[in-house]
Amino acid sequence: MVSFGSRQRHPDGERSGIRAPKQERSQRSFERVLDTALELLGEKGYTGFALTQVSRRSGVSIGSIYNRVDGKDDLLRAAQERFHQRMLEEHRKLADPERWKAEPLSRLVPALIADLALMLARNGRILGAFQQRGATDPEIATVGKAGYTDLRDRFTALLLAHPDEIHHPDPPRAVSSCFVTVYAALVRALALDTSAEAAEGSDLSTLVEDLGAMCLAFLLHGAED
Amino acid sequence: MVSFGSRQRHPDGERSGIRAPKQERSQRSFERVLDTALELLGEKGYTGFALTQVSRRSGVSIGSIYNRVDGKDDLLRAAQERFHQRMLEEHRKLADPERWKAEPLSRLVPALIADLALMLARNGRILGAFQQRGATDPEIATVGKAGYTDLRDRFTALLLAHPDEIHHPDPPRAVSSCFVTVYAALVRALALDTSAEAAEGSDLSTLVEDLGAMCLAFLLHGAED
Amino acid sequence: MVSFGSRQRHPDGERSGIRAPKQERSQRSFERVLDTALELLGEKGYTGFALTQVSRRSGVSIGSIYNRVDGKDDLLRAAQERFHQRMLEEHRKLADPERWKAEPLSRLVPALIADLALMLARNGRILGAFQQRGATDPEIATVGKAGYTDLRDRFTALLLAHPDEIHHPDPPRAVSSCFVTVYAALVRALALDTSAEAAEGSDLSTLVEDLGAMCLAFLLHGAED
Amino acid sequence: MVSFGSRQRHPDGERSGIRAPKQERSQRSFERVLDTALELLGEKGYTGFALTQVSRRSGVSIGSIYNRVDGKDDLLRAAQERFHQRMLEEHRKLADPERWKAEPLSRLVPALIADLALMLARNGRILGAFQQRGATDPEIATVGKAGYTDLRDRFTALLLAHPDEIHHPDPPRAVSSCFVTVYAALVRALALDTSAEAAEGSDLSTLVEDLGAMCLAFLLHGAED
DNA sequence: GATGAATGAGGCTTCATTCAT
DNA sequence: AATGAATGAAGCCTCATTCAT
Repeated sequence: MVSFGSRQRHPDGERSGIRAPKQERSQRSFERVLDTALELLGEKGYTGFALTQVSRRSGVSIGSIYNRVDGKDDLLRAAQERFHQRMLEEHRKLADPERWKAEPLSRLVPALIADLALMLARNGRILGAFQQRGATDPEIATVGKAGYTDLRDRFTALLLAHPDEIHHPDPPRAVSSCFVTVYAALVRALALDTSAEAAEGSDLSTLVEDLGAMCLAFLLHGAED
Repeated sequence: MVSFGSRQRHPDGERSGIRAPKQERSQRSFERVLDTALELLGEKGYTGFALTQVSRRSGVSIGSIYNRVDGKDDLLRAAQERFHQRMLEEHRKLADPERWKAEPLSRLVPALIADLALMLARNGRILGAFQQRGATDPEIATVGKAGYTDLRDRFTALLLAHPDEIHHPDPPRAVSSCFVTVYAALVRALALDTSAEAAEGSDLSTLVEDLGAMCLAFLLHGAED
Repeated sequence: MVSFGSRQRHPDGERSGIRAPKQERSQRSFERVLDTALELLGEKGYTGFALTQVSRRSGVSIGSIYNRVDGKDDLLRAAQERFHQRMLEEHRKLADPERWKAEPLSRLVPALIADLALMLARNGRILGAFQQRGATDPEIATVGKAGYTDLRDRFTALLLAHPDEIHHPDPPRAVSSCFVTVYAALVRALALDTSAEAAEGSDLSTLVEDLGAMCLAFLLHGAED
Repeated sequence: MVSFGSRQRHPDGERSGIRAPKQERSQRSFERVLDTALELLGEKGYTGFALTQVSRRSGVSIGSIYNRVDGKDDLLRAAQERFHQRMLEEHRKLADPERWKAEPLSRLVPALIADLALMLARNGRILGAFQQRGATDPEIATVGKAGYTDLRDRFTALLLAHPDEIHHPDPPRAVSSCFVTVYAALVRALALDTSAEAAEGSDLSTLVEDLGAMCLAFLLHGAED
């Protein structure tokens, strides 16, 4: 398990990011805090995320939260770490080589994209909140990027397992560009879906389909003209 | 050209959107306010956008701002309108048919995408801020969507002017999906660029190139497998 | 006609209460201001009475208002004077001796009270606003009292015109107490009528009836026992 | 005795009326807040009642006030409840049956009115402030009415304990009208007393005397003629 | 350690008043 | 004179953070 300690900036103890939770009970109540924080982020986004709410909803006093964490920003970072662990697990399941190994690219790609869309639909709000915060807080940005990179690497690995089907001259790069594009398109579509902007006929399923086709066309036919 | 007046919903008085600035000096100072607002949105996103900041930085008193606008939300909408007009102009220049008419798809697509990237690099932060706000304020969302739609329509029109080069069975849909995807990928890449997350070798120019190739592959070879 | 000049505290001109309106047109527009002020007081009471509203609704600029008047308080005083004149007229009509001379006390008293109730129903909100303000502004209080006194004197004169029916040992005092009491009871009942508190069966007409009976009993049977 | 807790509408948390002050010190400082609020209401009426003033004068920070109360209106309601309890106590003392049982109507009525005048002199300003606010805030109106009703019921009960002395055909109604009238007349006279308007010889004691006589005449001689 | 009351900076808004045009 | 834009004091409210218990 990845330890929280990785966030501590002053290993000597004084003013480190998170104080180690010494007792069982306190350990659990702090986890409740982190879960509540993620819940709130998912419901209201970064704006509207307030410590008082976290305290009230988690049933843990503000003082106790401050005993574990250096303030709002730091709580956010701690919550992100918890979230990050969960996402790594999601990535593992999503991109499990066992699960996909039998599929040819033409089936793998669309199916993978569809699954990715589902996963993003589940976690998009929270990801969005962290990304928003990442614009200001570099630590958040770093962890966010690490999650993104992890997913990208798993995704590309799956595709690169079919080298003979890929006619693009630079498979790693092509596969990476596919991921970047698909991910961005899905995140945006899902975000708009949530907001009022949606409506229209900007069907998510149409997009998912076309993303698959686009990637396949790119991989199978390369960048020839 | 759409005038500011279009936002006034109750021209009879009492609580209209923007009050018309009758005097020239005032006209200019309110423009300074709007520009400052856009500046702040570009720098700090919607969070961190505060009337007090706008007032301080623009040198216009809070009271004066309230003489023109009904509050924070309304100021945002007014700023968005100004921005929207600018964007329409940018769109016109970017997708001017004259400029592109001689080009075959294979040169049009990459070049257009590159130009789009430049334009988004200039305006992405502000667009992001409005999009974030649009999640809550439907008026913002509507105008935001109008800008997006305008750009999409111009982009797709340019591509659809080459029907014989497009082998995809449903050209309008294909072309639209290309736009959706390219736009999302660029916005995301630029947003991350700005944030600390960037660095790495996640070359923007590589992405631009691949987006072009991907779209071409999709349009030229259709969705065959 | 009572002139506005009576309010001027510095007869030399400088900073007098109201500046004389020299021109026809300006005269009329200032009257519009005063009427608007009274309208607003009637609608929203003293709280919620704002110069900006008066300006907007009357169509006279804030600057022009300030040319005639020293500020909000002073505008209120000017409006009160206009209102005061109107009330004097109302009093004259209400307590016109011609109108009531044929009536015996037993019919005069109830009918007069009923008419008084009607008049207060028409003007109560504005009277209330001035009374509220009078708690702070002595000039307002003085004029308010003058109006009250005028009405009282007319009311009592009517009753005292029937000396032989009044058995109370001190008719002027008795008649005055009747007025004080009736006026207070009506004002209060009407005010509560307006507010949410009303409801119940605290019938206004019952009260009017009983006030009449009470006064009659008091006047006819004196303070014997 | 009715406890403060009766105002809490959502005991489950989120946005209840008053948050229970768990610690003793805090309990006391919140009481200081409420007393200061009543003080200010008594001095300046509802207009001029400002949270900033309450905070400054009570020495309790704005934030602390907000820890107990949901805002200005809610503070007012809390203060009213405190005041209401005090008034109920006053009513009990004023209209204690033990105290008055030996008196015939002819002594009871004037003495009761005189005592009522004293009580209103102590509390009139505050009552007036709440009544003003009650025009807008129904909760304030309800509690205000409850206090009024309590007093009326005690007052009328005392008088109705002398049925054989009352010759009015409808004793309950007559007695109620007496109360309504006396209360209104006293409140008004006291309010004017406070304001600058007073002066003159509008003797309060004269009024008190005549109110007594008036009621007696009404009750003893009924609405004959 | 845990608690939650207390604090106050900072944001939004209203409105009386001033003053350049 | 008339206009109405500009100003800023003053009020309300939120929420991160501190600290006595």
